[in-house]
Amino acid sequence: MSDVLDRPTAGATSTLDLALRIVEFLAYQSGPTTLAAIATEFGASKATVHRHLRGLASRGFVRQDAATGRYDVGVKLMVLGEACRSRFDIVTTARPELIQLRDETGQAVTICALVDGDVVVLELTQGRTVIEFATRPGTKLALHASAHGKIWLAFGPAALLDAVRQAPLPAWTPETITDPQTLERDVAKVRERGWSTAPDEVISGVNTIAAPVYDHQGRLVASIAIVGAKQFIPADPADAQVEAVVGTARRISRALGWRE
Amino acid sequence: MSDVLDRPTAGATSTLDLALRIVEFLAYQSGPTTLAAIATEFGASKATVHRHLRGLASRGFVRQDAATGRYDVGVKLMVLGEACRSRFDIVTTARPELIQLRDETGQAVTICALVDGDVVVLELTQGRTVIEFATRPGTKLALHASAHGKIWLAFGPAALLDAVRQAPLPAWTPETITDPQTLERDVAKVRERGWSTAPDEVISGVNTIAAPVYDHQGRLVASIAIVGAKQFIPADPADAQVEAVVGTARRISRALGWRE
DNA sequence: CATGTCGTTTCAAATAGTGAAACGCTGTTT
DNA sequence: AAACAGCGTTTCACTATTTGAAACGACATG
Repeated sequence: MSDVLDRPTAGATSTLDLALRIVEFLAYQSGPTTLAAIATEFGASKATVHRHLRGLASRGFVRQDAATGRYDVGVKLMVLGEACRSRFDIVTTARPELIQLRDETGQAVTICALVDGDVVVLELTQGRTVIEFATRPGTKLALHASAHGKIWLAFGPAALLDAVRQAPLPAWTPETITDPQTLERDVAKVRERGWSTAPDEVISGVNTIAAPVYDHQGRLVASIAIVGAKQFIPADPADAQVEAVVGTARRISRALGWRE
Repeated sequence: MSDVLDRPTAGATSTLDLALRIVEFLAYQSGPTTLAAIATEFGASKATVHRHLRGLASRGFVRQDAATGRYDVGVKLMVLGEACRSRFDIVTTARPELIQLRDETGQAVTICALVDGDVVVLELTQGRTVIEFATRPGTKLALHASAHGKIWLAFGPAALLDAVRQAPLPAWTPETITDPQTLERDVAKVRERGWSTAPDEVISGVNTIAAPVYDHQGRLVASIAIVGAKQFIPADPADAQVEAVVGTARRISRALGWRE
């Protein structure tokens, strides 16, 4: 899923914005990337990209592979990410509750937030069975195709649903909802019952149960979920599993100052 | 320790460079910071800082506290840091060995790298006793006052030792080496025996034993260390402890393709 | 009420950034 | 071996962006 979204942003300077998008693009590549490919991706000249890469490299955000000349993300992102990790209430406040949810259900537990228009995995607590894809921290999840995404469509800013309405809904698996009206009905159901599920929609054979986390002002600030194979989390989930997720989400919300 | 180093960097554009330094500065603050304080810190105008903050905020690298108007680091750093974590061989390759070292010695274990001129903690494996300060990932360590720093002075680029020679050596504790000639002798000793120690130099009552990690080209790419109270790691460390650290560093180096 | 400091905005002036084009290098193809 | 393609790097005339002094309204403080 490419994130090279050249969308206009209020007050952003084009020079800085391009540089930030370049470093983010590199962070999501699987290996070093040629400067020419970066230039093509962003529709910028090689000279401009080269200048940005030098600037980013001088501060450690980017590095150049000496053998191939290709560019890669630098360690500074990881370092700064660690340096500021404790600054995010959601993650530190939620962690004990998420570990308890994992212990109670045995499934992998994830917490997501809306970051720059995307629903992103902030932290993963591994379950008995290891699920890597789509749960690794940093991963962006499709709004229409994931349980987390549906929570955000149901309880998040209205602009999210508006944006999804206007875009095609790509299929990740044969079960992914791609019809806008089916998605609207599903989102309405999520809103009604307070939790979401997405059996087979991201990965075949895998299901997720997600619930919303609110802050002291009643705003959706995160979503949490258990993730596991369908044999452990059936398409029609057990009440106990749903209650475990919803209950944990409520406790985290209360810890953040939320009042029902 | 302020890192607002306005040092000239080859090929860096000043606009981008200032913005990167601002986000890094925010990452190391303990809470939201006023725009005016940021402007003062970097000697830039409030209008310029405002523009950069808006640009950084539009991509999630910075956020503004709605109640106070102050600026804080955004979750995007943490997210991207996680997204690219697996891309750093050193950390993933070293992890099993570091866990084993921790199990063998019982002490906290850290791995550091040189990032943008600083020795920075990349990862921490907690020991039996918890030591937080100066070992949290993202923390920058003084070259002259830490065991990790001395490894880099002894085995890293000569420019590091040159830079330290030209700067005053601030004292962190009464035991910190502040005399340049004493430091040179200490670094020479580190080079000779292949490991370093720094009892009481960073924190009183705490000691560290560090050793170098080389890559397939024989370059220093990281340093690893055990950290603990002096009652567990005496100023004159036990041979077994030294051998455990040095041995682990060698195994990690070999895993990275190093040949003695 | 006066004062100080904040974040935000404006816009003339200044400066930085842009990108077409060229270059040398390297790997691939013929 | 020669030709070709694509790479990263550099140049510099031109363009566009960025800069920052100044002003503003909001808010906290004395």
